[in-house]
Amino acid sequence: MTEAFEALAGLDRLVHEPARLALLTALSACRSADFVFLQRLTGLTKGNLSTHLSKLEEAGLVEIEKQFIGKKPNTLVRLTPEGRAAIEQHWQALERLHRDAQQWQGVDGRQ
Amino acid sequence: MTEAFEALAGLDRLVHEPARLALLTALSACRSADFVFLQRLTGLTKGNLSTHLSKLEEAGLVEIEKQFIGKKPNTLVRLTPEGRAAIEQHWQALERLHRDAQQWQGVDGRQ
DNA sequence: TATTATGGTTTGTAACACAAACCTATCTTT
DNA sequence: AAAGATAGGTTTGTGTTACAAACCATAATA
Repeated sequence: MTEAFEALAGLDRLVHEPARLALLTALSACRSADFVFLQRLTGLTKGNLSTHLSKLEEAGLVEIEKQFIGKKPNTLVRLTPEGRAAIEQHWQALERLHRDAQQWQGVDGRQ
Repeated sequence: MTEAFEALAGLDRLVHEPARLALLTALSACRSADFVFLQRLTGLTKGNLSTHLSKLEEAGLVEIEKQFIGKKPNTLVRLTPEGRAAIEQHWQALERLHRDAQQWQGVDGRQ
């Protein structure tokens, strides 16, 4: 019953941080997405989107591919298999915590 | 469709932080809980539990009542109405994001 | 009377999230 | 052709903060 709470208290901040949770969740439903699309989706500034993506790339959770489309630079982002596993597990941990707590109604926690 | 993502990117860090999310979620299912109980539940150190609780108290999300039981000090923690609202809304925002993303399978986000 | 345990709080520091500044290339206007 | 403006990003500066470790007070125990 309580393992879910310990697990949560130790959640991976890299994934849990709001902006990155939004990014990874969006990417988990897309084949791929580009920089501008992600910026509009999340409302992040370019600067912060850039650093969040770099961090996810360093951690091996996303792949970033830079190309030109016509004369414009274009940054394409895709989840890696590890990234997909990480975001799925994260949501499972969150759901488990929430579900476990529900079943608890009225407990009095003293000791 | 995308509002949930913008909302998520702007989630309240005070509530979202893993340890505090666990604490608030636990408290939302308990009448009340004491320091030692919460420490065992979350696996946090005393020091960090103490500072997280202080932060939640300052923000008005929990009430803290210090008393003695026999000869031992005892710190009792309870969610305030605002705290209850905050954690419920937070879970709703998370669930909404997750649900919205699911419906999206296969979209190709470029532009 | 040390020493250990219990129940906490305070402090020092390294990480980090954001805003703002910057960069490079291409259109557009004058 | 020079000067903005726009697009698509990256780098930097700084205040916040989460954690570990040190600390404190009291009460049992050896």
